[in-house]
Amino acid sequence: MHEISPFATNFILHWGEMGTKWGVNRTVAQIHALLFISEEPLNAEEICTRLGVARSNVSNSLRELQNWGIVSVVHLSGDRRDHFESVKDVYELFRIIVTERKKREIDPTLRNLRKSAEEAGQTNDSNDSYAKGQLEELLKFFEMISDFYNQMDKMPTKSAVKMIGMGDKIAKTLGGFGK
Amino acid sequence: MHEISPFATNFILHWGEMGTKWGVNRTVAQIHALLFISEEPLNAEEICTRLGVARSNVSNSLRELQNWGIVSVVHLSGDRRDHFESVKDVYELFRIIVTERKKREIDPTLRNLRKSAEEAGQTNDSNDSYAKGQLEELLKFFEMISDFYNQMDKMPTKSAVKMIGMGDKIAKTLGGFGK
DNA sequence: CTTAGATTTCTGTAAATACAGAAACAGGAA
DNA sequence: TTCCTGTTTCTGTATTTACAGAAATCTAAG
Repeated sequence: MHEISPFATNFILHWGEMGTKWGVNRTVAQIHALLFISEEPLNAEEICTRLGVARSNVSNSLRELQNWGIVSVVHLSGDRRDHFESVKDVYELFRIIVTERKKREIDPTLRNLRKSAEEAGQTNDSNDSYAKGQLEELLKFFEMISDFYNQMDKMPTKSAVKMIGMGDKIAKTLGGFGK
Repeated sequence: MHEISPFATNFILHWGEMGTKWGVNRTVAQIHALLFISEEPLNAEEICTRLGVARSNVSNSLRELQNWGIVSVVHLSGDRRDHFESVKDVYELFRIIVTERKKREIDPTLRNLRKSAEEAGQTNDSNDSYAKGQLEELLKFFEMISDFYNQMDKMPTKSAVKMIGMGDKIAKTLGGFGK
């Protein structure tokens, strides 16, 4: 096992900072960064010493990463300890994260808006009509986004990448029709 | 001015909760929700009483919403007070939020990865090669995402919507080529 | 069954964030 | 100028979140 080189340290610290903006805590993001750039799986103790955080913190953070589905346990022959490794393919990683974020950040609102829409359908208080209209628009939008995510998820990675990479071409084609 | 109906209250509270998951604080999200479903612009005092939060909190939250670019000040004739209104079109709202989030959540990492890539290019320590490769992959990916966002931003809203709505069709077309 | 290694859960503290209320600061009208 | 109305900034407190270290639990080997 070798020391962490400066550029790796820089990356780990930066990823940790950004993690907080992405809704995961610093340690969780740092551990993920470390595993992502590490060729071999690491055990918890190694992660502790390399990042200088408490054992318990590492344990909890690893669990969270496993819940996200981007880190998994592996066992090395002749070693009782759990070792951890990250999903290494960037696209796969992205796909998992997007799906998970949809689950946490979109789906609850979708459910809530659907419920609201139902309830709003019952009463017919005219001075709420504007609010109702807005919520309907929002609901339609969230349905659309949700469908889009689901499509992306079904696509083979390569296609999804192609689609994203071809954003400009598609835009041009569609642009002809758009207002 | 009328009372807030139950479904509106429900929406405002829910939006506030979700806000925390989206990286904005509860009050900020609640105010935005209120303005979004309100037909007329509201002044700060009204927002206070409707949401039951402190005046200062409203003031700061409104500033944040203005920084995001999704709320703006308007003046009503014969009233000295500032009134606030939200962007009302859902798609426009989405576009602004996405652009802003890119600025905060993607661009810093893009810059950092570029810098790292440069520095990593200098040294040629062979036992870092794996880490370097991973960072290169990550950089390529972030560049791609960034380009995609930029394309979306240049597209007229209708085209962007169409593209998202047509996710499945495009997927099918591309699917033929994908692995 | 016991022991050593490994992991998780518990408990208290520190740090960050959100927030209310008060004070300070406009800027128009008289 | 001096009020008055409206807005922002400041200050302290409460809440939440992150985290270390200790205790408890688990597991496999002997």
